Amino acid sequence: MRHPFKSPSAVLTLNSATDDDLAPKPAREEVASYLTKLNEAQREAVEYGTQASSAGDPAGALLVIAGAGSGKTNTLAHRVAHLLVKGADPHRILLLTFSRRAASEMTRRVTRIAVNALGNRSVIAQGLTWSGTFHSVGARLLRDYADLVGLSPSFTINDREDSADLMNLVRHELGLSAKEKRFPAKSTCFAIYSRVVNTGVSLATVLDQAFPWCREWEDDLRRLFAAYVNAKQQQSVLDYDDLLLYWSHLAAEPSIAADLSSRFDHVLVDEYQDTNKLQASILLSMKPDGRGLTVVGDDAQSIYSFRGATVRNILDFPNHFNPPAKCVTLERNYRSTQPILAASNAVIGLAAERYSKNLWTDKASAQRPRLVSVADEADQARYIVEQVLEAREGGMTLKQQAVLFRAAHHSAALEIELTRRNIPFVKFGGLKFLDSVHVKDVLAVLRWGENPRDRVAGFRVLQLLPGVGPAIAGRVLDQVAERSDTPAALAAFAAPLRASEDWPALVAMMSRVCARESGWPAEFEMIRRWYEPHLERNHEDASIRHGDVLQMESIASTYPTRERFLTELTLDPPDATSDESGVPLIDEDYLILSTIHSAKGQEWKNVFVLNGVDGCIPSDMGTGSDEEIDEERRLLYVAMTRAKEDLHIVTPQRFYVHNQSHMGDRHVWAARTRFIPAHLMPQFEACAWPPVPEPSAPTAAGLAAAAKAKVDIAARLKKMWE
DNA sequence: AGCCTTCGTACTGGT
DNA sequence: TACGAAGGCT
Repeated sequence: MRHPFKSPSAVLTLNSATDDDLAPKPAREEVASYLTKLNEAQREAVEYGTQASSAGDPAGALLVIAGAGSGKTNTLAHRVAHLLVKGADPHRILLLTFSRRAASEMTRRVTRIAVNALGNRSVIAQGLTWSGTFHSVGARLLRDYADLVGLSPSFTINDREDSADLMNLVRHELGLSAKEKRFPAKSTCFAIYSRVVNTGVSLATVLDQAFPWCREWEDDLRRLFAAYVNAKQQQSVLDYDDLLLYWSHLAAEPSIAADLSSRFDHVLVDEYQDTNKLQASILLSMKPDGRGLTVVGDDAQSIYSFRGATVRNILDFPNHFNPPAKCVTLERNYRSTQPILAASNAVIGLAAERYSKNLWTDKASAQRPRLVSVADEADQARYIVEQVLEAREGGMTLKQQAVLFRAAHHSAALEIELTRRNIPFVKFGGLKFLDSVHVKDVLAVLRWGENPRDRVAGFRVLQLLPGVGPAIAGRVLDQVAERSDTPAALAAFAAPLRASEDWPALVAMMSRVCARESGWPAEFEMIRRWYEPHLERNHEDASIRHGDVLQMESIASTYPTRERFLTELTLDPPDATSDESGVPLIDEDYLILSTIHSAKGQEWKNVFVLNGVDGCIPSDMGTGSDEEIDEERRLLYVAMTRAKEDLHIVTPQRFYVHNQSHMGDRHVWAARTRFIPAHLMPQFEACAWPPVPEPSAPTAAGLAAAAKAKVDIAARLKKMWE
């Protein structure tokens, strides 16, 4: 199914083709060169609605069901580029992707394709200005419309921790902390609140379905949430959910909705299977008739229901419109070999819900995915190290290999082994840079300067001083709230004796921050110098933490303003963690470690899946209902379909569990994941590692194995000095 | 009132 | 394990 490669003249043909409304679809020979590499279905998705009508009159909604490895991003990038070629205005295209990383990848590809086609960089020189996550786009739109809805345009955004802290403050104020029976933890309260907002389901139902142990607190929780919303409004802070919630209310308000939706001719959404009801409602209010709306996704890869995502969004999408949305399905996989794909299809085939497609590929291979049985997690780590090094010796870089796991802590043993063997790695997912206290401290100073009403930020900053605890901090904040001039209020406060020495420096620093005296990013350095002595005093490992603050300072210098830095860092924090070993330089080779969730959209030649056992995949947290189990199954499917050439699913027979709710620490004997039952075994090559030695007297094979072992040791001794 | 120690409990995934 | 709440000492 190869298309002839086209000469540059085809581009000219394309430009005049728009006049030819009545002409049949251009014959293959006349197709623009950038379209010839696409297969039939991809091209249909790219060209849909761009032939007949003019640019200002977009066609009805389009749904692209794109299987794993079917060229989804490429197709979406081509569609955007094609719209530009057809005359669409890049500033009037809204491109919603899952992460900012995906957004910049998309922008890069669109630019390349469009420049190729148009041969003229200037048209898209300023690029796609409206491209990002729902949350980041929501934040930008809200700053534009803030005045109209009584919101301060300098609102700050709380991340999950900040939101939980605020929930905690409110909880204390309501006296909910002093109950005989313990009230749910702050993070649990926030999780409940967030789920109600994102799913649009009643509190009672959410409690029944997801938090049954909090059922008895329903009335108190409702009071708490009301007070929490009130506190946010008084302080001009928004949490993640508010970015969507305010946006959806803006879009539902007729006087604003018209203006809002007329800003964009085309709205394109990637990873639509991972959007929630609130996000779907935003899209429907922005484009009620579906014209100009394109969504792309894969129902078999829906893995974010814990965040309120619902696979119904993608399944029900076509029938929201009249006539129903056009559907295009991409079933050809360009990523994996046939045996990997066959095994993945078999795994997903056991799901209760039928999926709308079956992937195929013509990449043949004799190597089935390996299902490797090892004794325990230590052997699992050794097996992976051995295999990774072997592949590298065969010419595969570390970066072309990845280790995937269900939960961030599953890689602990492996990380130790990698460090011991001096193999550089970068880990994605799990604990973020922003979760460390010192980073949050510095950010709190910036946030408090940006928005003096932000109590969580002020609370945190004040308690950095020795001698200041919650009570004094609260009193200071009350005084600050009464005055419009924060530095004056701070200066006027009679500081307690123990804090008197540090008080003037705080006042001076905050005055400069509030007055924007230093300018950006010089302000960051000024704050860092103020913070350094407190860091020294409060932390044993101050020097490591100091390194993080310096790293943050260099990140800060790449943002034009304090507000942009704060907003974008909150909405899209750097995802790799730095530990004591330090982050490898960008041009170095390193192995990828990633949670399966963070591996979305990625691919590697060689993929290892850790802990392919029940209790890990599926996680024993996620076995409550059939829907949860199916989501865990899709998770394994996502992990498997990341592999291009080799796939290893490792199953330790025994592993260590930390503090399960009732039984404490213990070793457990694990069974192979239920998602690969016996009748799927023919899809895999089952093996044990290390290979079992011959038990009886030397045989020819045994001697051969022994000879091989000798060679192995020699090789390992040499390897010590590499 | 702050600060330190001890004790109990929760625990996945990420914008 | 690791974080938060509660209690006792300064």
